Amino acid sequence: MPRGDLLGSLEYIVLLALVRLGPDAYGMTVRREIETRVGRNLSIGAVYATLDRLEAKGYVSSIVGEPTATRGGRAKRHFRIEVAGQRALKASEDAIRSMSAGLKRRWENA
Amino acid sequence: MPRGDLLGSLEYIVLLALVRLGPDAYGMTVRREIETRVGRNLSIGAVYATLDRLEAKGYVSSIVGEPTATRGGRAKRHFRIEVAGQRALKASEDAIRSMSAGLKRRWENA
DNA sequence: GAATTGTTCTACTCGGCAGAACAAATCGCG
DNA sequence: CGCGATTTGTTCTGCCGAGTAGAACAATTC
Repeated sequence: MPRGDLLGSLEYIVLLALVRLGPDAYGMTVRREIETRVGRNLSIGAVYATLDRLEAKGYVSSIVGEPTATRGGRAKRHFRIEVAGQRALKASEDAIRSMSAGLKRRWENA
Repeated sequence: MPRGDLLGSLEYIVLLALVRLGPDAYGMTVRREIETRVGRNLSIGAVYATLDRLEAKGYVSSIVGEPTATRGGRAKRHFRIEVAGQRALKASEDAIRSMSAGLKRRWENA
């Protein structure tokens, strides 16, 4: 087990997507959200793998909903960020913030 | 080769440490900087592994300097962030920013 | 049965981690 | 004043978890 335990980069992005999507968060929408926002096209397998890992850590939870009455509208597995996940998210944010604090100066002229 | 190619989480932190340390950046100082700033104790192996990977990608470069006349002051391997590395850093920053833009609201009450 | 929306499975590579081993310099004691 | 002890620094070994792509599978409506 790692010591500091920060989030992986995809884990981080996925958690943010969950916050952003709220109740509409499930595999496909998470993927779409990231692709359109970040401009990064990732495989659906990567998304679910990450989601599963986050769930195993207790950072997110999932429940399967009811099928919808639209063509192909099968039951979705909805994901929600848990308290532990929010803590992890903040921890990673803080780590980044503390490393980049007061760097603008050195940063611009290069 | 991955499509979007964002940085790993440690890669990100290490690059920031390089910017922060400037000419004083080498294995031991990078480690110390991260440990004190982020409060995460990581092994020296992890640091060098990351640094080597970043160098292989052309994101950083390294040169070995002269030994110093202090006890145990053997030659250091200095690391410097390259232009490609700065681009990668900005790209990751942007990815995070675009995902977290306008999230404060939803964020606080949970 | 065809098309559509969504999830799971398979197989692989790369990133992250710890700690020991190794290397090169100075210090200190006889 | 020489050679082992100490200090600073890097490389090596081995492992496990994260990330990736794409095919397979499932369930629903047209």
